[in-house]
Amino acid sequence: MSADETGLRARLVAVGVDLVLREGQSAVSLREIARRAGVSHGAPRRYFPTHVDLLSAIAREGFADLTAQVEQTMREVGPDPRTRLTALARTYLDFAAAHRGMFELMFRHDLLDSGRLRLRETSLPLFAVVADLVEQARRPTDAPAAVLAGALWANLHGIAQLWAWGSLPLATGATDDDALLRAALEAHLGPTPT
Amino acid sequence: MSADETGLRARLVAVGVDLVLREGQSAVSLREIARRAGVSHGAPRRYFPTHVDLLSAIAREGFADLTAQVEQTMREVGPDPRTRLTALARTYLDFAAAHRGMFELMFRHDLLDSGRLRLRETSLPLFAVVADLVEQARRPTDAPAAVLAGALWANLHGIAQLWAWGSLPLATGATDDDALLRAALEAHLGPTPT
DNA sequence: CACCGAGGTAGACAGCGTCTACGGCTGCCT
DNA sequence: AGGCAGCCGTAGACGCTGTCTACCTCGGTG
Repeated sequence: MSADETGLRARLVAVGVDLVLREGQSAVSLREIARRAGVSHGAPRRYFPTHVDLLSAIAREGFADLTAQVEQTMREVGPDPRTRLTALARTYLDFAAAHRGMFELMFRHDLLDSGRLRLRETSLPLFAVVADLVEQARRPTDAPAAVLAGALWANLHGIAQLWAWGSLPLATGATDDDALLRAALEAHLGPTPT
Repeated sequence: MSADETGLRARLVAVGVDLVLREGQSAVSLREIARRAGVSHGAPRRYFPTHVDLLSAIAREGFADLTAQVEQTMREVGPDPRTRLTALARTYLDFAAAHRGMFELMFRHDLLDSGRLRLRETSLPLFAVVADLVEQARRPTDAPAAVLAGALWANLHGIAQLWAWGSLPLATGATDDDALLRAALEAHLGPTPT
């Protein structure tokens, strides 16, 4: 009757997502998920032949969540590309901070099946949004849009990463990532208009 | 007689470094290192009570190597801060590419004892060098030096990270990270003087 | 000479991912 | 209605891991 009466496959992923959000990537073992799902340790194997397969499914859920949040943000914010990029960046950083375990998992390519699975296809649209906005916000003297977008994306990701594990405040003395984010945006897109 | 006749402690670290360089972070188990060092699986425990302790010692070696390479570069390059920063960045990216497994380990804070050990103290001087150079290269209108340096560092790290696992070429179509690096430097430090 | 402690050995334990043989249930076909 | 096949989950085994503990074996000192 309840929602988790649906197939074991979905239940396993749901339990895994919950687990990674709550306790971090290292807690997400096949056996632990099986335990919390109330099935035997061998049960997941029918749907996820290897650990990697299950982790990938969980990470995909994370990408879907992130994408959804970005889309939500894009719906709420005005048409100016610069403003939209700022809002997108904020959303990205907020996601990393709020779902640290999931964020970590999402970019642990050694744990994920980034090859044959549709994982990269799940993160690419997100980059496409950035690239598109960058294209619009780009100044004539800037690097090509693809390069500029890549650099900005890398900057964003680096901030999220370093921030997540507390390296940055220690080095910069900053108490929040906002200054860094603004600096990055201004660096790549030029000074804020006004 | 040979160098590895010295204490087991040093030999274990050396074997670990070799192993992580050769086979990546996931291959570095206590037992495997012990095996390759020709001792029983319990032997490392005398010097490294836990796995984390050994991994931290290995990562510290990695930081020392990176620092040494950066210092070497700093010795070879001219006095212009902008040029020095560019060279430093190149060295950083080259290190990440050439020692991927080690680079990965160095920033796996979940595997490392980033707290009580001297690990962070090992990476901080490096940031200090960046901060110093940024201070010199900084334009008046730029963000405060600490923030600017943090943003640039994050950008550099993000490029290294994304590049290392092949996310960037796929998204940007770039065939090397040079364009990205140049874009990042120009973004944070202004257009190249001629 | 006896001793003692540093340093390495070896066995045990629980946990992990993976593999395989097995059981029960469902639904279809004759 | 009877029998059979296939899906789905169980349960035990294997080899691996990190950690703990009891032991043994030296070399140097009292």
